[in-house]
Amino acid sequence: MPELPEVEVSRLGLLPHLLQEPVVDCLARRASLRLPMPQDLAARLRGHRLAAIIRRGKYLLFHWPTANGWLLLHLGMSGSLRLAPPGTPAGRHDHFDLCFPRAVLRFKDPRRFGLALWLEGERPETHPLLEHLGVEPLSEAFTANYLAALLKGRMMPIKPLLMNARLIVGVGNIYAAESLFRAAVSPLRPAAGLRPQEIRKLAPAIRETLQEAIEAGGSSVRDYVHSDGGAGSFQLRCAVYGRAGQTCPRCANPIRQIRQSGRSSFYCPQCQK
DNA sequence: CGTTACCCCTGGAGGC
DNA sequence: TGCCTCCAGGGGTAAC
Repeated sequence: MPELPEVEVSRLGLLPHLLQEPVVDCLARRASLRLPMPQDLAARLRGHRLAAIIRRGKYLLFHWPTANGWLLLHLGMSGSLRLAPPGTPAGRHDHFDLCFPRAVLRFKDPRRFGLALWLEGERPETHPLLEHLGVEPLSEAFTANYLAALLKGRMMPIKPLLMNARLIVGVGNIYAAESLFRAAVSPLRPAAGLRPQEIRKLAPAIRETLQEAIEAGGSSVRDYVHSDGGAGSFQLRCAVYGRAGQTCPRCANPIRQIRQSGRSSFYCPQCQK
């Protein structure tokens, strides 16, 4: 569910409410999600003020320098964060609460593919889950030349390659499809076969697709909820994702759905070569 | 090393 | 209404 834009929108939504607020309590309602959840965070964090929330790929990192560590969250396929008034009863899939004086940060994740981990120390980027992550597509480092270097020698189709977090972070199934449509490149093309001109088009297409989704407040197909509890924005309409059989917004021919690396891909065979 | 298959889990949609 | 099958935004690991 959440790709980079949704995670970033959650982060931006939480910041003004939680920054510099002291932790009042912390509650893990189950032993583990994808990995065991920290059960001792209340004792560790109580009274400490949240100093920062940063994003790396689809991960969120909450920093408490005075407690010498970071809380690492990943929303998996179905995770969401919201702020609720203190005392709000928890639902069936509300697995984790971080309580502040005026709000409870609540982590809901029906499928439980997400995770919450405590990372001790000052260098979370050295954690095994983070140390092999690829380039941030919204950073200045992500240029057409950099993308060209990533594609070099790789026979894998371009679409699953874009979703490989060891190469580029944050691009999931929706935004890989939408970026390729914007760049007019077929998801089936072997990565190494893209021409320089196409790579020069694809790199900004990825950046713009993600940036516009962030500005639209994150897209939502099914159950995304804004971090402030409001309904997820549907402002960003997909051109191809989830639109099998419907008309291409550019040429009006039908959108085709195929399967790549176990995931659905959507594209316009007319516009994307 | 590159690439694929499978697994974790719940819930919604659609067929019968 | 119920029961069944399939599908879903992620990503780690094992296997080829």
